[in-house]
Amino acid sequence: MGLTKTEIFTDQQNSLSSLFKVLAHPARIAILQHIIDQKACICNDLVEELGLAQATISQHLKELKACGMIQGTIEGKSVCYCINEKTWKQFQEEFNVFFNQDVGMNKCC
Amino acid sequence: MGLTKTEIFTDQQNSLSSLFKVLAHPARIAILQHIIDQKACICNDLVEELGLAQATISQHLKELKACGMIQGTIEGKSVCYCINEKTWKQFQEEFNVFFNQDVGMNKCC
DNA sequence: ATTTGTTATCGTAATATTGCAATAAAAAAA
DNA sequence: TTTTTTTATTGCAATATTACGATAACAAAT
Repeated sequence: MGLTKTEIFTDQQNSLSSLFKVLAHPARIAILQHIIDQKACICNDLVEELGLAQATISQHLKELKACGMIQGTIEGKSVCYCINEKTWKQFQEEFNVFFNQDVGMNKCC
Repeated sequence: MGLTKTEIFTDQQNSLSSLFKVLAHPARIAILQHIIDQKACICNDLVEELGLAQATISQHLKELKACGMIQGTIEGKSVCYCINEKTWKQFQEEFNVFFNQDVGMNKCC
């Protein structure tokens, strides 16, 4: 086993949990915060800033890029990464919908 | 390797990513949604509803309980689970702080 | 006291994730 | 062209997560 049974869940449940998974690692949170603070950054900045190997940072960037949370543009020999505002706000909305569900009036507890 | 280097990140980054991790599985999203819809539920309801083994459901419930997102009270031979409103709103606030960061004015892209 | 119904825990197998060294790729500089 | 700088990819090794059968634990009912 060890295989998540995605087929028994709704698309909404699968996609929402995938979004959460992208943010479920401190390095990716740190990368996002650094990009937000500096308004942009290149891979090597993060390697120095975070103290993880270049290959590791590159992998995390790839995941963040894959879900659309960041985007990169080639600038000479380096790649400038920044937040994709549109996707960011879209995700924010999805999380809000989830958290704004009415959780009051429990039958127990 | 395969060991996340939590020591190189801030407490805030580690705790935020842990929160996201709890929600990073479709079964746990489905469990929360069912509890919210029904205002409460017992483990066996979820076993039937979701089609996962009882041991699996019990494990997911344990994780949701460990982070404080749900709470359970013993009712006869079963346990009634419900949302912990206080923790729920606390988490909502943490996510909001994260997402409400100003992501505009990129230097590239 | 025994059975029944419900949940938790243990052990284990399978899959996923993380981290990094090595190396490839690609563009600017020399 | 060769070197330098920067990023991406590949190929492991280690750890974490997921799922579930078996079984324990516990309370209510018989």
